[in-house]
Amino acid sequence: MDNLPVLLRSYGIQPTLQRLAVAEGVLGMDSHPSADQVLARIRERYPTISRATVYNTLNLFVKKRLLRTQNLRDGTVLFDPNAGPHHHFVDEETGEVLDVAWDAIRVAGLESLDGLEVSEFQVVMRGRRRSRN
Amino acid sequence: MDNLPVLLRSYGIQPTLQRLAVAEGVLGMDSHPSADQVLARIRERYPTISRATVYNTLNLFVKKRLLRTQNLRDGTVLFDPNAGPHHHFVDEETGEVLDVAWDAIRVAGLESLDGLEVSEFQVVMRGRRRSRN
DNA sequence: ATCGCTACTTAGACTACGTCCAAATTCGCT
DNA sequence: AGCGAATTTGGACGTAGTCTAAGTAGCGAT
Repeated sequence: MDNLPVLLRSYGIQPTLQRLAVAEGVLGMDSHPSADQVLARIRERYPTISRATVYNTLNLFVKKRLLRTQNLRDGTVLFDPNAGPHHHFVDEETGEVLDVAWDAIRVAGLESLDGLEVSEFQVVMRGRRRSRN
Repeated sequence: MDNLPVLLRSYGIQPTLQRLAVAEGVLGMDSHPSADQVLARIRERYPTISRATVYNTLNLFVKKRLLRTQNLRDGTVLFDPNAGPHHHFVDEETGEVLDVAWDAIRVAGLESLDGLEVSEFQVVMRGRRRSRN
């Protein structure tokens, strides 16, 4: 987290000032921002960065597998800084997205699907956050 | 399938000419069309129907639970005529969406999630269609 | 150091998807 | 027929995202 240039290089990404700003922004955000949320966050610190650059950079990060995209909100893509496999819970009231640990859920039966070769999967849940008591 | 007006009424939807056209279009389509795909389909038969009407009607159908929406494609909502619970498989090459029978997959562990009350869930898979042999 | 090539960034135009609005039409009811 | 409510409509609008063409910066070789 502290040495971003090294992190980027380890993913095959040439570190530039703008890319470091995007990395700093997206990795430090609470879980699952949209591109424009990332843009807004970054412009607090770097008000001159262009929208195209942020979009380009986020897409680059996805191609290089530093981020993943998730379709968990109507009509917009969310970026997921959590690279490893995990599931997702969507709060029905707020739309907020939470990670669910991979090992918390067991899924069986994927091998025996007729003509389908599954390369990845996740469980997508919707519901409400229970009030703690 | 043959008596659409009755079907719509049973979902609390006042049948109009336009709504019947939309129902006919969306229910007869191969699985998971986007709104604009539905619009294009319907205009083959009813070239004068307005885009706003198709969008309004699809949203009405969702509110009345005749259809569901699915976030399975980047940046656009897909409509799912299959009302019952099922899982989804997305072809990584084409983006095509296939239903997977609910009973084909077993999921365990949802009850014991810390602060989360799951009201619905599905497994979303990505991969390739295996060539039949 | 400077030349030249490639990579990166940028503003703004453009497209796609979806909603909103105000006017026109149709529907259901008396 | 006549009235109020529901529905439909075209077009304006908003938002998410891509594309383009030009400018800028980085880097290696001389």
